[in-house]
Amino acid sequence: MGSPRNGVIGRPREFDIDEALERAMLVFWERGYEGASLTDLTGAMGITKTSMYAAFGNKEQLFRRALARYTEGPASYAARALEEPTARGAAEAFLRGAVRTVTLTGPSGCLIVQGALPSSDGARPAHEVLAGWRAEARLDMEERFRRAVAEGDLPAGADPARLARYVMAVGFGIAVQATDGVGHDELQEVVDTALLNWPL
Amino acid sequence: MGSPRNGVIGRPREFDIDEALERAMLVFWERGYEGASLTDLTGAMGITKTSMYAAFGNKEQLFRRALARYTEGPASYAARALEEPTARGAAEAFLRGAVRTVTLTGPSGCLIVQGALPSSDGARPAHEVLAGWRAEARLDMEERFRRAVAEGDLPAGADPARLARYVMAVGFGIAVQATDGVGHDELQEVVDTALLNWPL
DNA sequence: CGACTTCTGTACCGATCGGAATAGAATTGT
DNA sequence: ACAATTCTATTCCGATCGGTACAGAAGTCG
Repeated sequence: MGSPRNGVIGRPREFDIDEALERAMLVFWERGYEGASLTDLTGAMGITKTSMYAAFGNKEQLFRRALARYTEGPASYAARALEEPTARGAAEAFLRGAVRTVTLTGPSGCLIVQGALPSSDGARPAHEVLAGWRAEARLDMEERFRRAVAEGDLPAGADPARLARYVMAVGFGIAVQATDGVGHDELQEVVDTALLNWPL
Repeated sequence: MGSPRNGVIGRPREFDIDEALERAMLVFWERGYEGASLTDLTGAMGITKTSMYAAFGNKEQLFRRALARYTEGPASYAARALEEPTARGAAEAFLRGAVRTVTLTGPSGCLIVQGALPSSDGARPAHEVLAGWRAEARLDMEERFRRAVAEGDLPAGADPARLARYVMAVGFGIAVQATDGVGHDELQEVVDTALLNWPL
C-alpha cells in the first residue's frame, strides 16, 4: 500500500481540522459572531489567519461550519427529541436537553440564541442563519406535534403551531436565563413548570 | 423677567437632549451595544461625536442613559405589571406588555434581551448591566409572588422563585421569537398557553 | 532530480473602531 | 468691552477589524 497520503498532493495540513473547528465553535459560543475576532478564533484554533482562510474561506463560512458542528454536538438533543414516542416526550426531551447544554456543556447559554441576536450590519449574515435555524426547529416541532394529533397522541383540538411556539419560547428563555447565571436545577424547575398539565 | 436661560452660562446646547437620547435608544435597540457604532449613533442623534461626548461622557454611559429611557418608556410595562391586584394579573400584564413592545413598538425584539447577550470583551459592560436588569426584574416578580402567597392570592404551597423564573423565561423567549419575525397574534397565543391552568 | 501543488508564517492592506485635541462660535457675568 | 464658560465642528489618534500578497516550506508527481 502506498504512501501515507494516497493521492493527496501538496503540502499536508499540519492541524486537525475537526479539532480546530471545535475550538472555533467554542469561541463563537462564548463571544457571539461579531464578538469573536479572527485573532480570538485563530488563537484558540492554534493556526494563523492564512491557514484559516485557506481551510474555511472566510469568517462567515467558518461560522456556518461551527454552527453545523454545534448542531451535531451540543444541540443534537433538538433532533433527538423529535424521535420521542409522544409529543409530551418530545417537548420534555427538547427542554431538558436545552437545560443541560446551556448550563453544563461549554459556555453558559446557547450559540443559536446568543450568536447574533441584533441585526447590525456586521452580524447580519450570522443573524439570518441563526434566525433560520430557530424557525426551522420550531417548524420541526410543529410537524412533530401535527403527527401526534394525527396519531391521537394529542387531542384533536390541539394546535400544533401554537404548542411548538410555546415550547420554543420556553427553550429560548431558558437559554437567556442561563447567561444570567441561573443554574441547572432552577432551570429544570422551569421545565417542570412549563410542562404541568400538558398538553395545556 | 430675566434672560432666557437663567443662570446657565456658556454657549447653549443646540440639540434636544431627550430627543437625541430617544434616537440613540432606538439605534441600540435595533443593533445592540457593540453593533451600534458611534457613527451610527451620532448620525441618528443628529450631532457630532464631540457633542455626544460632552453631553454623555462615552458610549457606555450613553447606553446606560438609553437603557434608563427604555425602562421608563417601552419597558415600563414591567414595573406597571407588578401593581396588578393579583399574581396572575401581574404575570399576564408582564407577558402581554412584552408581546406588545417586542412586536409593535420600535424595532422587533427587546433591547434588554438582545442588547448584549454574548460576553465578548467589548460588550462586557453592556452585558453586565443587562444581565443585572433581567435578574432584578426576575427578583421583583418573585417578590410580587411572595406577597401574593402571603395575601392568599397564590396557594400556600406555591414557589414564588420558581414561578418568577418561569414567567421571565416565557417573556425572554417571546422576545427572541419576535426577532425571528413571529408576529403579535402568535405571541399572544404563547402567553395564553403559558398562563393556562395558572398558577400551575 | 526537478516541476507542480498546497500549506504556513510574516508582513501588510484599507476601513473602521472608540475616543481626544484643538480652534472657533455663542452665550453669560462684570 | 471683555473675561469666563460651554458648546460645535474639524481633524486626528492608536488600536483593531476582516482579509490578502508574498515567499518559503513540505509534500506528491514524473
